[in-house]
Amino acid sequence: MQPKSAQPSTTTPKGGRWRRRKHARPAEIVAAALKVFSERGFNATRLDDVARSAGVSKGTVYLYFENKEALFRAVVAEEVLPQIARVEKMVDAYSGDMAELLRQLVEQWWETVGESPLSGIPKLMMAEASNFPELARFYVDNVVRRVRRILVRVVERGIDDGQFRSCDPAYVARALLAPLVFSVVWRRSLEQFDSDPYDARTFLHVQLELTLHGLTRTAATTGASSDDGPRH
Amino acid sequence: MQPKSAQPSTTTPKGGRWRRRKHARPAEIVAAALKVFSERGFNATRLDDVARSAGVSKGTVYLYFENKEALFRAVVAEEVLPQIARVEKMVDAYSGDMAELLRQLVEQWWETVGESPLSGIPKLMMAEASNFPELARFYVDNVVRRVRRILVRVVERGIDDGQFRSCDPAYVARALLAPLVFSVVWRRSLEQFDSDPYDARTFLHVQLELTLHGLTRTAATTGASSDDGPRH
Amino acid sequence: MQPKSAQPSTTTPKGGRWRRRKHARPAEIVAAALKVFSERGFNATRLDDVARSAGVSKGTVYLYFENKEALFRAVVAEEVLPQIARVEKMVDAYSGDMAELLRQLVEQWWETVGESPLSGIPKLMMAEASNFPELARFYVDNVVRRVRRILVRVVERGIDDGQFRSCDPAYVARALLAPLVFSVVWRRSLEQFDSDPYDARTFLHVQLELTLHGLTRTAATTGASSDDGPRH
Amino acid sequence: MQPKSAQPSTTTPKGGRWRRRKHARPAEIVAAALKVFSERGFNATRLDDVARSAGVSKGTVYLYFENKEALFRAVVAEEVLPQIARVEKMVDAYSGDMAELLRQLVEQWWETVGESPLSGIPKLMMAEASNFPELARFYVDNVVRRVRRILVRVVERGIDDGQFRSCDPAYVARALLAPLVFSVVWRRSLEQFDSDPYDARTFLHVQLELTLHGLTRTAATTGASSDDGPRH
DNA sequence: TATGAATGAGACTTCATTCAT
DNA sequence: AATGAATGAAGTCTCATTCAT
Repeated sequence: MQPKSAQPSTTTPKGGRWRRRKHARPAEIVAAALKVFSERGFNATRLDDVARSAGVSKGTVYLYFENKEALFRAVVAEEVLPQIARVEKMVDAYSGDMAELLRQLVEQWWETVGESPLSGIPKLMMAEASNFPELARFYVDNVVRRVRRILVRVVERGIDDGQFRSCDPAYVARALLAPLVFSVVWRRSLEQFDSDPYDARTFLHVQLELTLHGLTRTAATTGASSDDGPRH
Repeated sequence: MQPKSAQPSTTTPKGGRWRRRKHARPAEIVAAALKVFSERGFNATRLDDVARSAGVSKGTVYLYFENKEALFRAVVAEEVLPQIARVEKMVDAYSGDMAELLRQLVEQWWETVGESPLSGIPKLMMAEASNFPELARFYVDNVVRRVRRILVRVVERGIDDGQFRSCDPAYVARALLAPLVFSVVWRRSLEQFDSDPYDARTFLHVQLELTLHGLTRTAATTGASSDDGPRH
Repeated sequence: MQPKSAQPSTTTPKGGRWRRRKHARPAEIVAAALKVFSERGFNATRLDDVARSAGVSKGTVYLYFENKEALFRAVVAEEVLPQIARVEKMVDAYSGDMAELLRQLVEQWWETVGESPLSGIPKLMMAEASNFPELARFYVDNVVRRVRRILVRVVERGIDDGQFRSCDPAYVARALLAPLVFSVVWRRSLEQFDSDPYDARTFLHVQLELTLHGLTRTAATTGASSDDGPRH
Repeated sequence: MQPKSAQPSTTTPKGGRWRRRKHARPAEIVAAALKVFSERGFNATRLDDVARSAGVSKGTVYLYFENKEALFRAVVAEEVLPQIARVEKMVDAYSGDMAELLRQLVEQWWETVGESPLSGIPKLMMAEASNFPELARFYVDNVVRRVRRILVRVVERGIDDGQFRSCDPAYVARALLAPLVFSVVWRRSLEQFDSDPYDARTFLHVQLELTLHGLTRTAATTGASSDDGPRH
């Protein structure tokens, strides 16, 4: 799907009727929709804007997507799932220091999600979850929990290796994931209105190092660990 | 929350007879609006629902608020600002262990924000920021940065006390704040679609203890600390 | 409902916002809708035209009717059912010559239906039946079959009296009803394009007298009657 | 039906190579259109469905018909006119009992119209007359009145033969035609929602026999006949 | 001759906002 | 102060029609 959009001009701006691009169209529209949806949210997004941004007319959108909601679903499904699969594979294949793996994952996160239009999706899902329960459920099951499972595995491996101290991997995984999510939501929402100096990568690394520090087994580490597990 | 409406009442344009009724109205509407806005988002919120939920007619809302956006602004300003002031005072008055203070703040956060309708506001602001730049700016300046400043102060005091090791307080403050924000956004969005067991308080404490662990000065802690500072 | 529309002015034409007429409105809109629907059919009817014709704005229609289809249903239900009940009562109360009763019914039909906007409804139902199966079923059960039952009774009484000769009342009732329906459908459709001289009343009476003639028991009438019953 | 398209083909604007294909197309499309139009009505008919049903693409329809309305006109003209001509010829050639001729015409009507897609056309014309005045006029002049004239002639011949008693042939012709039209309109509209037992042929014959009975000259027939003539 | 992707006018419907009462 | 009937701008979606291929 992506290859087609590599053709001459992704967005042919000007009235008229140009060469058919049946195959490229859906992907182009989804990409445009991702951009507009994540800037404005579902409701505030005008189909007209998506269409214009994709270089087609309003009617064309309806040629490929049943309605606005279906387009929204397509954005989430088609843009995100491949990324998840990629990360799963990468983590499975990795052998080595788990702390280092986490550092790499953070770095990758920012490169492939944080700085790409993909960062709009978590923001979007959180903003619209209650308006699209079906989609929310799908997203939680196929994205959030899958990512969580990856991180749980990493933490468990770290514990098994003796690198991390004993803890509840489920909550530690959440503690690792939360800042990642937060960073993109922040970037897509209030960051631009904040005059304090801020660098997302720095933030992510400070967060990670603090957490890793708290997680790493040291000679001195014994007493506090018992606090970390959840009570319930 | 109601006491605030006993103030000169910024939003009540006309004088009136029946004190109680008169003064209660705007606050009642704002409270109802908070509930509905945070459940459905700005766009999906119908003024009719807000009115009904406040027990008044739609026309009455316009008696006190210029339009939907003004109501939205009022919700943010009137529900949040007093909370911030309260926390500022409390932190200023506190003397003692900073780690302990942070634990208390987390606990309070969940009690007064996480479990109250107030939790809708951060969610709302993140979802709607780009649709309401003015409001976003106001929120960042009068809420986010003020809270951040409180946390920066706490971290600085911890460093001064020798309890925390040397670090960049600005990023550590962000690292402390992010999970708080994330927890309420999560609660208001995808949490209900997640079947994995989860307890927000546990999550917040695990997060905090990991961070405190990474932050606390120990005999063994020397090398890693140099990594924590931001490069930029 | 009708009484309200007898107020000062049924259609207040001119922009602005006039005195509330909550009670009259629905009936006014239904009346306007009947007119437009029966002229143009359901699909070709523009809600705008109905609204304008009722002297209100488009939005007002939606204040009283959920959507176009609900308005359509209201037109059928509210305009027709009372008429049916009226006729049932009248026929039950009648005692006397059945042929004469039929002549009266034909006369009444033309006066209260044929020459009134009500004549649009049979036309409408026949045109739109397949697009509104629910409504069609309702109409058949609550209008058509009820009317048929009335006529069946009349025919049966005529046979019992010895005035009519033996026949299948069900089909004779249909034979009596068909021209009534046809006359209004014709009037609402092709009649205006027909240059041949035509008077509906005359048509109905010729039809009726021919049928009555065929139906009436005479000395000479014996042989043919056996053909009239349905085979199946 | 197809033979007609072997005519000069009024609707084929351009010359072509492949005889059969070429000449068959318009007729195939018209036949498909008849089916869809009479099932759904003019407005609810999608050109896409007509095209698919004819086994061609939407664009192809526009090759042969200027627009939707032109297609509608073609359906009426090409499917109906030949039938009229056929009946005219048949009646002209007939010599014998007029009552018997009418019985044959009724039988033929049901076979060639009632049970074929052609039955959709009267229904269609009545439903859409006011939306297509031109077409309505054409239909009345070229179909309705022509059929009426045939029936007038039959009645007149019956009177001349001394078989029918004296009457106004114009109205009697209408009395004979109305049930025919009604029967197909009914079949295409409300019949399927009616649970009462019904057989169209029976209905038509009962109608006809009643009318013939009223029309036939008998020894006893003298008094009532004076009522049957139209006054105007 | 035939296709079907693309268009855009136009319809229904919603709902913030107004204002006579 | 309060109401709620009425409005109309604006948005989603449909589908007849066009035209490059």
